[in-house]
Amino acid sequence: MEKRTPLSRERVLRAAVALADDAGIESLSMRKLAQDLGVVPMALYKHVANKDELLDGMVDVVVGEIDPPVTGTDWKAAVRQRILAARSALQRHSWAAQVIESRTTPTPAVLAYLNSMIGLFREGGLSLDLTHHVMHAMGSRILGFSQELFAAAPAAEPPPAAMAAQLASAFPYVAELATAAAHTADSVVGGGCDDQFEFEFALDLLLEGVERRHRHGWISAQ
Amino acid sequence: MEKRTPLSRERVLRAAVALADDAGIESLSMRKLAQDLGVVPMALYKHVANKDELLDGMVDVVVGEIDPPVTGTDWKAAVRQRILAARSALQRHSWAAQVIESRTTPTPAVLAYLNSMIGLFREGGLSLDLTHHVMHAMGSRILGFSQELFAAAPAAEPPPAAMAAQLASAFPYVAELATAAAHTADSVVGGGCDDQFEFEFALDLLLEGVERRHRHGWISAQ
DNA sequence: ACGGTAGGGTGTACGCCGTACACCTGTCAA
DNA sequence: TTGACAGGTGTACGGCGTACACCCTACCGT
Repeated sequence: MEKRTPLSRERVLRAAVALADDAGIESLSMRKLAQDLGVVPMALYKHVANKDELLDGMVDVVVGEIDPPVTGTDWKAAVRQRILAARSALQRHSWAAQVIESRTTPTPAVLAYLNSMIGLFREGGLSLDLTHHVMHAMGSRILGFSQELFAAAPAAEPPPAAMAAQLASAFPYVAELATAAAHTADSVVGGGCDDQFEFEFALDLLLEGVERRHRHGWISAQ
Repeated sequence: MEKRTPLSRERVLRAAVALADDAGIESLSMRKLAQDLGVVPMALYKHVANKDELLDGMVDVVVGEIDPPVTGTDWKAAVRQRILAARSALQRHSWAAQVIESRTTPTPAVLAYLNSMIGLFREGGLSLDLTHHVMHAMGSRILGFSQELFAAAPAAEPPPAAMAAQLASAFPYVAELATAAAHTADSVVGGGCDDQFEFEFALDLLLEGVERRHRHGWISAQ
């Protein structure tokens, strides 16, 4: 009987991330996690206070994977690049966006990230006022994800033809848009949109508006 | 012993909405709901298939409260107004945004809403292409809520002064922004931002960008 | 008048969850 | 040697969603 390497907060968090990565966040429970670590459930509580703190720790792991900001460019390019870096970190952990949304208080690691993001705007010369509202306007996009309406199951199979026709006549605009999107996608069947394109489209829309306001010396009417 | 009015899907949904409204979504359970209705938990399952379907139904109730679109204005004003109508419906039910985010498939009522929103853009003359990307870009803002990063507990009391100073030096930009926001708010203590202002700021940023692209005949490079 | 059927409320039970609390055991400092 | 303490264990509690068998009542065609 070999002796296991002892638990540690570090090991617990990494195991939790791994479990969520390949079994999905919905099947991450203290009991399953303990089992993965070859340990009894209550052992975890010597390293994390409770499940909420575990989730906070997992977010910190993901945020820690975000590449640092680039230097030597204008603020807009720097912000754009950092946000895309965050996005790519989040995409390595499909559960992350959902978990981040569920947290109510930022951890220090997240605060540090936000701090550096605010810094990019401020050092780019944006007013405190404008920076403030921009941070709100970007919302979760700052962390690299957009809250799509109905993220839709990954492989939402199309409804049977009969019902599809009925839906199309009830919601003609939706149908028009959906079929157009399906045609331009790589495969006609995988009625998919190009997530990356949509994300950058929205991001650029926002950054462009911010830049215009900045150039025009925008001041909130508050 | 008087006889109760019998259950119905309608009555179940309304009771669920009422319960979530004043006890919070986290304390909405099939058991509590049944208790409110003076009935045994399993009775509910004769009217809703399971808890997910219950939540879908609750979303439909909220969506049903959104005022219809105004007519006789340009698309931008119509969209703006409808979105603000959605926002005011959502605000009457503080749990709604969170629940909507958690759904994976739109209900017919939501599809109808999205359909009419797409219609506003299309009838305003926007191309199918642009409309598509715009719908993505607006994301959940179309339904009247923005996913703020860390919605923060309603009354997040400030940290003790000692720690506040430490935080401020570790995250100077966050601190600068937070104190400025606290000062301009109605009350200095309630470190609040004007949610409505932030929402409209972001909404206008987006709509303005959309209008510019529309006027310039923007076509996706896809 | 009567048996059958079906809709809707009931009771019990299962397997999951997070975690409180008492306990044990090995390590190391004094 | 002792004793404190960090860390793993076992048991148990109260919650959850919901499967399944049951029963009661109202209504139907005969």
